[in-house]
Order: sequence, then structure tokens, then C-alpha cells
Amino acid sequence: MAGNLKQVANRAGVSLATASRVLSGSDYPVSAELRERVLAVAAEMDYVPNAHARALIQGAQRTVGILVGEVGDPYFDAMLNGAHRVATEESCLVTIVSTGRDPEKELEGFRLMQSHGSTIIVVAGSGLHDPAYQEALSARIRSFTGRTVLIGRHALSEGVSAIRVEADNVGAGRMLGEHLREHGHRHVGVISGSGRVTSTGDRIEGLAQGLGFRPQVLEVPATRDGGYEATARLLEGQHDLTAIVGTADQMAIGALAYCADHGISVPHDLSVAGCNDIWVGRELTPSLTTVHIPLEEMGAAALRLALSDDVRSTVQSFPVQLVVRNSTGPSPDLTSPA
Amino acid sequence: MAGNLKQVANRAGVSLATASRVLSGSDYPVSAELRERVLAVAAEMDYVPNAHARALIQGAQRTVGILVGEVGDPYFDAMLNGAHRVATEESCLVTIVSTGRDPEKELEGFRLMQSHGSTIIVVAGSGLHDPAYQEALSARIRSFTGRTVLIGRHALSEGVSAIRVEADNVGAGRMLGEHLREHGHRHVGVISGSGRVTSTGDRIEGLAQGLGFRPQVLEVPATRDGGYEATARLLEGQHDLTAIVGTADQMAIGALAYCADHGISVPHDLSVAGCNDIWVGRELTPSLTTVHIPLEEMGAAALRLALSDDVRSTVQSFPVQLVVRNSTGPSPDLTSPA
DNA sequence: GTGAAAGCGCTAACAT
DNA sequence: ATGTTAGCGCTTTCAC
Repeated sequence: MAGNLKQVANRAGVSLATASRVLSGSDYPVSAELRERVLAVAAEMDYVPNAHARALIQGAQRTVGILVGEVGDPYFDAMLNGAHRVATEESCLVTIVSTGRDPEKELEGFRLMQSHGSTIIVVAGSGLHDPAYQEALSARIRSFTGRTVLIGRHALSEGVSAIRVEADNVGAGRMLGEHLREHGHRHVGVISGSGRVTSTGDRIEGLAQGLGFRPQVLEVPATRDGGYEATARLLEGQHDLTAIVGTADQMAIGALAYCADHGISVPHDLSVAGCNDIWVGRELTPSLTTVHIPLEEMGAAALRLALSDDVRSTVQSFPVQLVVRNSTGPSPDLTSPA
Repeated sequence: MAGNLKQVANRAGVSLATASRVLSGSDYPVSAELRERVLAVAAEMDYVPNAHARALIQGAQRTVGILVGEVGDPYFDAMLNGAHRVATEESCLVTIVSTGRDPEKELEGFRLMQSHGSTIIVVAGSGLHDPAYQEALSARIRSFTGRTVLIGRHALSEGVSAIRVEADNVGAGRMLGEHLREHGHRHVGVISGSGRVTSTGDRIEGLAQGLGFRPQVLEVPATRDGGYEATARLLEGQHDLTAIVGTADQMAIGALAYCADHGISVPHDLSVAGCNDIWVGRELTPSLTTVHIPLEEMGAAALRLALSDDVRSTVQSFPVQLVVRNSTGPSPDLTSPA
């Protein structure tokens, strides 16, 4: 059983303070003899310091709390990885709370991390179009003495500031839209996660801009199976659709799977595109046209900004890039007008 | 600024004790009037309790520490997801430390979580063939007053017990080996992560059993690119290879990519198989033959076992299942003997 | 029902 | 260089 400092001090025959000075890595001078004795006893007892007691005095060291929509979702995982990589490099302890995309839980998670003395809180849950949420989040940030990093576009109340890491989601949508328009697509279906999430909403907005018209949007769970299902429904209702865009790659992969299962040739009969550029996209047949969003770098940047000392509120924007692969091509309308 | 309990008590005009009784959710009787007053002040001040002070007294509530080899690796991510899902359901706070597959860091991470008062520590880093490591891990577990769950096969010193969650990795290898042997493959190359990891070693052992001979093994980083590279090297050296097995799916996917890039027809010219059954395997062309390992369930089980009260040291074994898809087929030797 | 006071394990002033 | 002591913020006896 791990004992406490007092026990170590007693067994080593020194005072509490001396034991503390040796074991806490203080640079306070302690004679070699006593130091040795304390170290020996500590090792023998397998003394493990109580981080809570320490934190109570010094204020929690370097602990980062990360709020993500869902562990296991490639989108959030990518940011998580980036953030975690930096955290490990900087020897920060990371606590992760999954909000299940529920704003209530996100706020609750924020409080939890706050109360656990996190010095940095990264909100990677994607902003929401919702005044109440915006107000609540702002309140949390205001009451938090550490640093808050917001990934994604979040609206905040007056006077509340935070470090921000963003990607050009409108631009991502626009690139995709232009790409499809250039290929003659006039009937496009969008498979979308929740439109209340700002990143998703922004992508759809951009898509409309690039296409020059508002595409039909179907909201489903942002998963491979959600995409599969949605494709079925979209294609049943609309026989003139020539392209389908998933607001996240997994959904596009589901669309691809549906096409493969039903003898729909991609991109000959139907073009399919995704967004985010998760690693498997290029391994598929056809490989997936998508927009590269540097999610991992964004996660890493979030932590780096929070850790750098001269920044209190900045915004770092990340460029996105269209990745044209083999799942998109000319609209069939061009060759065989319906 | 988040104040402390004392400030709340003062502003509400009550004693520290009363404020605590209201805010800590104690069932101690407090008059409705005072209770209301405290609550109002706390809300107004946005009081956030200090978890460290609480933990110092009550011993940290329900916090789980999870040690994984690497956040971002599909293998670990799957277990992480399972564990995290249960943790969220049970409202446990999760801290994750990535060890970078370094045993030193794993031990250090264990100490860290221990000192932070984790009540449960899940070691998902995969066991290692290494007596020194085994001894060190045993020491850590012995000194830990909470519950330890070991995922994967770990050797422990005499008298040290822990909850264990395992999969039949030898069986997984054997299934793959038998499958290939039945298809006439006599020259098989294995792309492997570190053989010191027990799960990898077990898979290779099983593979040899199933095949009836020891295949050639090449150790590389357990990534898609590692698999790509290794395939190149394997195929350069050995022109009679008819099958390649990756000890993890990502490596097999790399092999598939290499084949696609170099006009090697799978499974006609070469069979490729993986292990773990990550979700994208079935989306590829050809879809990937692999062995399903219920990693997510294992992660979930790890936490559930740790949370259940009547278990101190159990072992739960998970069955694995061969998933034959389109990347494996008869050896070309059968039709056109070299 | 309420408040005063002890103390969780530790560190940092303050003596010596 | 070493030891003594006062807290960090909170819960929980213990008196009232």
C-alpha cells in the first residue's frame, strides 16, 4: 500500500519538510545523507505522491481537458490525436469527456474539468447555432480561470474571449460545389449530420454558393450506415440526382457502399464526394473525392496555442484543400440528357 | 472568477458547514430558507467546487485512467471507444495516457494516474515479453489500491492479481493460417508490428500452427505505410510468395495499396489478409479477409468488470472469428506451378 | 438546525 | 541545512 509523505519522513527519521523537499523536486538544499535516506525509504515503500494535495496548493499543474463530440468518430478522433500528441510531448495529463454531441453534456463536462483544476480546456465539439447554448458556453468560459480553446466556429457573448482554431468550412463546401458545377451537376443531394452544428451548416452554405443553387439536404447520423441509408432514400425519391455529397467522409463511404451494392457505377452514373479527408478515402475503389481539413494539425495547434504564454485570445485559421480523386466525374446529364 | 465555498458561505450569511451541506449534496438536514439562500448565491457566483479538495477528503470518486499504446491507432482507438462509452454511461471521468508503446512511459503513466487518485486503471498497451517489464508492472499493480484491468496477455509476478480481458490471438493466427493452407499457400510472408508485444507474437505463433510451417516475418511500424513498404521489400526478395498477412489490418491495407499501384492482382496473383477487422476492411476493393477481434467490446468489458463490485480478479476471454472476404483465394501455385 | 474546529496530504513561509 | 507551522478548499465530526 502506498503510504504518505509523513510515513516516509518518520521512517527516514527526518521532518516532513525535508522529505517534501527531496521528493517534490524542490531545489532547496538538503544534505546528501538525508536526501539519500529519504529516497531509499520512498523507493522501498513505493511512495506515490498525492496529486490532489499538491494541486490544492500549487494549483493543478498542466492538465488539459478535451471535450469531444464522440470518441470513435474519425472527425473528433483526428483532432484528439493531434492534441494528445502535443500533450504527451509537453507531459500534460489529458482528460477526455465525450459529450455525445449533447450541448447539455458539453457544459456539464466543462464544469467537471473546471472543477478538476484543468488549466486548459479544449472544446472540440463543434459550435452550435443556438443562442441559449452560446450564452451558457460564454458563462462557462468567463468563470474559467484557465485557458479555453475553441475548435470550430463558436459564437460567444460580448466581452468573452477565447483562443480559436478554425477551418474554412464554407470554403470547403464551395470548392466541392464548384467542382461539381464544373462537371455539369445540376441535381445534387447532400447527406448531412446535424445542421445545427456550425461546421456542417457552413459546409452546406458553401456548397450552395459553389453550386449556384441550394441542394437537397437529408439529415442523418454522421456514420457510414447513416450515409448508406440516406443514399437509399435520396435515390428512391429523386431519380435525376447526379451527385451526392456527404458532409463527412464516413457518410460518403456509406454512399459508395450503397452504390456498389446496387450496381450504380461511380462516377459514371453518380458522383460521390465527402469532406474531411480521412486516411482511408484514398484506399477505396473508386478513391474518394473530398476536401482535406487538417484536423490533426488543428488539434495540435489548439494545445500549442494554449501552452504558449504570450497568447490570451487569438484565432488561427487553417486552409482547406480540394482533393479530387476518382469518385467524381462529369454529370451523366451531359452525355445522355434525361 | 470562480470563488470558493467560504465566499459563498459569507455572502449567504451562513457558516461554511451549512454551505457545504447544501452544495455537496449531503443529506444532512438544512432549513429550506438557508438552503435556498446558499443555492442562490452559488448560482450567482457560478461557484465551481474544487475537486482536489474533495478528493483529498473522500478519496477520488470515480475516475478511470486508461493507458493505451497510441491514440490514433485503430487498434487502441477501438478499445478506447468501448471503455469510454461505458465510462460515460457510468459518469466516470476518464484520463488517457498514450505510452507511445514505450514500457517506461507506460509505467510512468501508471504512477501518474495512481497519484491522481484513479480508482480504476486500464492497461491497454498490450503485454510485453520482458521479465523486467513484467516485474515492474507487477510492482505497480501491487502498490495500487484501486482496481487494475489488463487488456491482452500479460505475465505477472507471483501473487499479483488483476482483472483480465483477453482475446484468443493464437486462435486468430491459426484461423488465418488454416484458411491459407486450405487454399494451397506454401509461401507466406508476414508483415508484423513488434514481436515483443504478446498479441503480435501470439498471432504469429498461431499462424505457424495453422499453416504447418513458419512463415517469413518482417517487422515494421504497424501502419498503412509500414505495410506498403514491407510489401515492397517482401516481394522484391521473395518471388514465390503467394500470400501476405498483416498482423493488423492497417498493414494489410498498405499491402493492398502496394498491389494496386504495381499491377498485382489480389487475390489472383497474391492473397492478402489482415487482423482485427477494422470497419473499413469491408469497403475496400477487394474487401479484406481478416479476423474479427471484438476490441470495442473488450474495452467496454474492461470497465464493466472493474465497476462491478463482486469481482477482484477475473479473466474474461473473447472469441475471435475468421472473416473471409475477397482479398484471399487459391494460391496461384495450384493452377500454374512454378 | 446550525456553527466551530479538526484534518485530508502536501508545500512554502517562517523560524532555528 | 533542518524543523515547525500555517494553510490550500473542502467535508465531517463534534458541540451547541
